[in-house]
Amino acid sequence: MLLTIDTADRRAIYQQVADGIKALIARGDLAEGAPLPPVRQLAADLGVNLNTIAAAYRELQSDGLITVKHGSGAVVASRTMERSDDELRRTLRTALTQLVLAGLPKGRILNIVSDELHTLMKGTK
Amino acid sequence: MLLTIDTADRRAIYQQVADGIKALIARGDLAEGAPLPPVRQLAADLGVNLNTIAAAYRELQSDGLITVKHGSGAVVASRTMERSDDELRRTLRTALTQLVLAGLPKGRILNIVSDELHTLMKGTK
Amino acid sequence: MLLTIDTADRRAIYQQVADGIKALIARGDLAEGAPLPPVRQLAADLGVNLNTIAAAYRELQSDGLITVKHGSGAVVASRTMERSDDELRRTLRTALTQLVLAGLPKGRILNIVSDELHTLMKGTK
Amino acid sequence: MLLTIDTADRRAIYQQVADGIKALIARGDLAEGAPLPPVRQLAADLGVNLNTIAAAYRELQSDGLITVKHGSGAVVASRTMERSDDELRRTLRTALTQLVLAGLPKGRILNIVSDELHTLMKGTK
DNA sequence: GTGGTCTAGACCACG
DNA sequence: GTGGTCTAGACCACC
Repeated sequence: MLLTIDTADRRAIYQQVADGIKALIARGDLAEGAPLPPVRQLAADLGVNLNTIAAAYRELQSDGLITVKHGSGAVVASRTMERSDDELRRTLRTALTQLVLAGLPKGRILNIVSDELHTLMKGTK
Repeated sequence: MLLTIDTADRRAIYQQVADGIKALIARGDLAEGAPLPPVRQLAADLGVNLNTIAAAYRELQSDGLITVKHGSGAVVASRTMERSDDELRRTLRTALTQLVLAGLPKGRILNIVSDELHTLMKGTK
Repeated sequence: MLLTIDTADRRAIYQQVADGIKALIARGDLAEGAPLPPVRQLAADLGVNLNTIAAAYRELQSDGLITVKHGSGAVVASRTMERSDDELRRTLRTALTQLVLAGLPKGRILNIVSDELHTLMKGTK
Repeated sequence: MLLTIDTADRRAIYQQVADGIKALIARGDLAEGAPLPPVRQLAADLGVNLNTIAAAYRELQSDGLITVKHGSGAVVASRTMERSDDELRRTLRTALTQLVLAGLPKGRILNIVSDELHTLMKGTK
């Protein structure tokens, strides 16, 4: 699944998992209709509790990205997620502020953005 | 101070304050050596708990961006913050994933990045 | 059979099937003594797992609405189901709460109730 | 809080709690801005686990009925909840089917509906 | 086999 | 003092 959790990361574990899967969906590594790994299996693979993964799947479900069926499992439902323009701008601004304060020059930041965007959108068209 | 808190924002209040001040520092609106408002005053202005502002200042201090002296208040100590490349990339990727999943086309995303970056770096050179 | 399953429905599939058949019985579309489709056939028609239909029939049986004989299939046994007044009220209240919170005015709710009731009781006399 | 949980009820405990609070909100017993009891207190009052109540609050939050603030608590945010017409009709039909199959005559059902609706909407205008 | 619910209890984050 | 997260482990519901 190409997912890792990092204890140094300030985000909650379930959030890292949810964000990681969102990236996989954006990239198309998880296409619409693709099954997600069973909660228990992913929990075992990542060495975390079952409920932690369940929380991640719950977030993905409430974002409309996956559908979870009781006896079957979870599958990717959509590659689109609702977010207001305001929130998107705010999110981006907060992230960019980190890079600017880290001292990266504008050109370098644009390079990284371009690079990440390329990876994230490789499956978009 | 041009700081606002938004109850619709998913971030914690102290985080909104800290992030807001970071943006002000990045933009140069708060230059090196500039004094930050007293905790009590900012708390009153924003209508939040005093401890909330204290938590924000604590984060800024641990990031090395401000120094807090008892009695004389807080001042901007630096416009640079340590962050590993990994962490920066991760932060940016997580933010960009939101925009991509929201369905924004690449060109639009680059426009927003460029726009935000312009605002954030206006005081850099 | 006029039964459909809807993946957007929050209810479990077996529950949708059981509820759907209950509505057919209430309406008289399935009269007392009428045979239900064989489990295998209904499963095939709806494109769901055989056990799912079996679970639905099991609920109908435990409600006393059908009898299942090995070899001869299931038939409608009764058009009456035991339910305590408390439970009925609770069920109705929970449903009505949804409509009220959805912002429907009283008149509109009464119209829908009347409409649905008319359909459900058309075979009652 | 006028909330009770019933082990005979087929709904999950957290669902009973969520539904109960929804009814209180619809009735206006919990007005907009009113604080909900702390998770731990309600858990103790009802004799269930803290996480069970947290799950109920999470549902109310995702329905947009309450907002939960980290160090403060939960307050009623709105008395309106989004639901599609289809879903509302389906919900009502399923509930009414129970009453019809329980053998209640039309007049009696309308009486109960009217009664419940009166209670639920007492705080609407 | 799948996910869902619930418990008990610990620890952290927020205001 | 508030809610959030995480764990370990049990049992249930669904397909």
